[in-house]
Amino acid sequence: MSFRSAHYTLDAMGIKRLTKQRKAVLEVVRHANNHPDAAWVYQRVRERVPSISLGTVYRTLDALVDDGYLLPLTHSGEATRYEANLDGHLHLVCSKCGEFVDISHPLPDLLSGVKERYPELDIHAVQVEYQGLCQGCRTRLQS
Amino acid sequence: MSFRSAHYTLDAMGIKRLTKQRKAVLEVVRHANNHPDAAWVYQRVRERVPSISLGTVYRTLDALVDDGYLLPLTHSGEATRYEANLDGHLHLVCSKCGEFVDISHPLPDLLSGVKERYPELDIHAVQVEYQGLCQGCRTRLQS
DNA sequence: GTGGTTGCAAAGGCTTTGCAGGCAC
DNA sequence: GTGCCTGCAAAGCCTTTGCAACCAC
Repeated sequence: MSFRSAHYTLDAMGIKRLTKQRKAVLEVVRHANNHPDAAWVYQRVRERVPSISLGTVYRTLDALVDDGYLLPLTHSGEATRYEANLDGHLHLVCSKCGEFVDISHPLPDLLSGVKERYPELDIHAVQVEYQGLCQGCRTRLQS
Repeated sequence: MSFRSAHYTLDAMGIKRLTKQRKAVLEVVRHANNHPDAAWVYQRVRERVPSISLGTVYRTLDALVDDGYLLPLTHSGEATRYEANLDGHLHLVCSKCGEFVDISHPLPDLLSGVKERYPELDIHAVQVEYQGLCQGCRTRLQS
């Protein structure tokens, strides 16, 4: 599932009017299994709605982030990518090519201890990011 | 300490020539206890070397990142900040104001399990980032 | 003297924004 | 009909880069 619940509804996303542009952006992001950036989404959406503008894509993605349906992934000097799979927040960021590789691994509870120690903060979530080399870059550097 | 070792030397940082510009950037970053971005470093360095350019600041910071003396912190739509304290990599990123708050808390071993499970990756490090509200924004939103 | 480094300014890339027209409701 | 949404284009911002002059070694 791309979204929080299997029963999400398009119009429950803080979006007032359900235009064909937004429908298309939502569908594209929902079915993306990579970590697309705005330009990638834009390209894909144009196959359906050729007249859509990049600005509209950005506005829609921003709305989805604000409402918690997408997680923005930022990396030094690169375009923001969007993560639609909110179930597990584990990534390897390749220090060579910048790719985000999904990692699925059970994590210990990282929240409650910190919450107890920092009661003055309002901690919502925790994100874990691994740094290293993806498989491609690793073998490329070894050969 | 800002750097890996108390005995680091300036000329051991992959920097060939130790100019006054680089000395100044290194000193400013070393003594910064916030998470400064390039513009902040630039301002501070100009107090010492008024003729320095922003480009030189960026180049020096990039070199420090490449050599592992600084960790870049990126956040959607904001300038890259630099972390000089490499001992613990824990932050809270405030979802309201974007501030990076340092958190010190012992972490369980998050590396070995994932390394075992993904032998095809070359994992160097792991970074943990908390998301929520900093103290200031929390009280501001409650009042 | 040599070649790494600087300052300057321009360019680059990503993202946001103002506005008039359009369309979902 | 109302007001949110769109497309367009320009602007904004952060960052990188080309180049001639400079200076640490």
